[in-house]
Amino acid sequence: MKKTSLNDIALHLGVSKTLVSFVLNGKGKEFRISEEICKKVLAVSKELNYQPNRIAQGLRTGKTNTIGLIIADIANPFFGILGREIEQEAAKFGYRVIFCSSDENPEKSRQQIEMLQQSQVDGYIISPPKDSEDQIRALALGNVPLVLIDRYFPEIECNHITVDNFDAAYRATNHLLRMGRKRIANITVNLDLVNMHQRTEGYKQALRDSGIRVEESLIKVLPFSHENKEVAKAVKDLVTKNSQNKVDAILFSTSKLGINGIESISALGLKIPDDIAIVSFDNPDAYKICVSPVTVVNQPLKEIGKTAVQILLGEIKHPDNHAKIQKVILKTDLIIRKSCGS
Amino acid sequence: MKKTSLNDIALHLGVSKTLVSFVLNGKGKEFRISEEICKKVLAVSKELNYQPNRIAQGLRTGKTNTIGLIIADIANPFFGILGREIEQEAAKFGYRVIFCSSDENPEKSRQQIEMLQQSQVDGYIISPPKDSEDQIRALALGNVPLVLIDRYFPEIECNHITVDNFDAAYRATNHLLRMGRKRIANITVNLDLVNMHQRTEGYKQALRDSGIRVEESLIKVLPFSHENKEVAKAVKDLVTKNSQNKVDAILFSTSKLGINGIESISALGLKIPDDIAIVSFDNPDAYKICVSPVTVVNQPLKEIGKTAVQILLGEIKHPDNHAKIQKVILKTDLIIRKSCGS
DNA sequence: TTGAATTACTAAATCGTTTTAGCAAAAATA
DNA sequence: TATTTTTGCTAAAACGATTTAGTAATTCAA
Repeated sequence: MKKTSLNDIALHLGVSKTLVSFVLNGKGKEFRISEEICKKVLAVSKELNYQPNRIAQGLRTGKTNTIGLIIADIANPFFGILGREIEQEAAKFGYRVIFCSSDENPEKSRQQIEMLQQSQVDGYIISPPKDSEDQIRALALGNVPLVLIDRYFPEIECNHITVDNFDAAYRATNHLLRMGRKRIANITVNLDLVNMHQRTEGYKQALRDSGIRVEESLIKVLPFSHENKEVAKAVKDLVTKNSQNKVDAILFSTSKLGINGIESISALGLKIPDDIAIVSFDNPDAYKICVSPVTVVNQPLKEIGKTAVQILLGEIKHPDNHAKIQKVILKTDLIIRKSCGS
Repeated sequence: MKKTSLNDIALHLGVSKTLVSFVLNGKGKEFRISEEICKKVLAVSKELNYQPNRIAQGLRTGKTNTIGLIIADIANPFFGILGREIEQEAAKFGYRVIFCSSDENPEKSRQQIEMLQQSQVDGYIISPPKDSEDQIRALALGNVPLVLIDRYFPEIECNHITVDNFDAAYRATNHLLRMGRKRIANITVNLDLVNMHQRTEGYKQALRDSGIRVEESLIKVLPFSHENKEVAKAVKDLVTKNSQNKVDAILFSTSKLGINGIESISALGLKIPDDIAIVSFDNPDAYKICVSPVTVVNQPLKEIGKTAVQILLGEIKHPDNHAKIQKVILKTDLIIRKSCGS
């Protein structure tokens, strides 16, 4: 029950495996293999159910037709949708994807990059965790194509696809202001990542442009591995009546924060949008069916994934493009629902 | 800038690559390589940043340390969480995972299985779509380990991990009955899959055991690729006042159905649980923050994933176990929230 | 009719490992 | 001292493909 190899077909027909290889790679014409033999090879290869050994091919050609993907957590629908799109677009061109969840942990991502290197992947799509600059720099200097998604490191010259986070947060905050909110908080994570940083900067700028002073105490920065409790604590500080930080609106920088936040707000017996208005980044199902459906900054996840694969494959196929770095910044859209009042 | 190979290290030290291979595989003792040389090899391998070429290893040893995963859709949090667990457990033992989303499409899954075969994966974890019996049977007869998850085909002898869907649906339905509901509907998909079939059977049995006649018109079976509209239509038929199918509770067999269902119910201006009670399979975030948090059948996703990997790796390491088929059926738990009244 | 060109193929090297078989020198034994 | 055993290592085959360089047989041109 061993798998059939090129050689098996060759022996079966009394020809060389060179010939078989030529024919099966569609190079029969090019190498002047007779029609007759071509047909026989094809027939026998079908008869013996020949499946090329991609590992052997990979060793010989140096191309594995595999790309390595590192994201924070495939269980998070944000990355799930992104991963799905990447898998799908890659499959279109005959590429497989090895998925890795880094949990925003640079040590894990280091190990994963090493593993992917050893696996001889043809390219990387990475959403790099904080403190992984060195790994990314090293990769970017190598000669294997690399595309960063969702975030990047400003000081590293490297392809990346992101959204205009500043603009998105600016518009989201502005929306809250237009809806009459005066005191707006921002709950966020990990300010060391550019994307999060830009969100908070956009929020601040919107306030300033409306002549509102930015109060640092209204910006709650939670550790990445935040528990429900921590969000609850932050929310509590921002919404309780006699807190001096009492606000009338919150901008959540991620949906994980937002979902936990809504839970906390409900638990405190407060109503959205009457007691507090909210806007959140990302657009999970949860926001469509909760008490008041949430106004969100929707990211073009499919486009991010698709573009990342296209740029990556472009570079894989034309390594000479390697010098041309592509920095793509996509637009988000603000989906207005009921969580900011009307 | 070429990668360093075993041979590079060998040349660098003036020894054979055989020796280098022995040392780096920790077989220095076994093959009586002198301490001194061992140290040098290790040092040079570190100095040249040697990374083993897993492709070459794979070709030589026939083991790629890679497992192939086929699920319906990685963007669906149900499979996202499952996939995450599988990735994590596999990584613990040095295995990589190639992810494939089949969209419940047997033609896609066929292609994906073929791709994974060519990639020489060491084992498969598959959530097989309907009409993929032949593919699965063929795989099961081969000598590459295989574990099915979430569903299986009763007529195919093969490892599988599922939950007790019959029991889960039975208990969920019973809960609705205990909460005083008299007329209970079931909205489901794809009855051809055992898991879905068992859910509906559990639902029916619970009704019968309570002396309630099963009405086929209250069981709505939607196509897999159901749109929001179709769910809306089913819901509408079940909840509108003068419909002869008017019910006071619905059991949703998947969370995708449930989420769409809740949206439809809200759109009709009805209140959960006052106008209609609901229970759903699966436990997405959405159910925690919606108008009335939803009572759910929670599946032990982490355990399913972990067990699947353990059984698979067990078989990979001890191919003699191949004959011993493992059928694991895990328990679900019913998480009671507010959607059934109190 | 000879030399060149074309046709239809094949041998062998190669990719980077692992692993079997074996070899020379030193040490131990008789 | 001669033989055996042990020590410390290496050569070479193998995995399954691709690809370069070539070759024998035929056809063509002059």
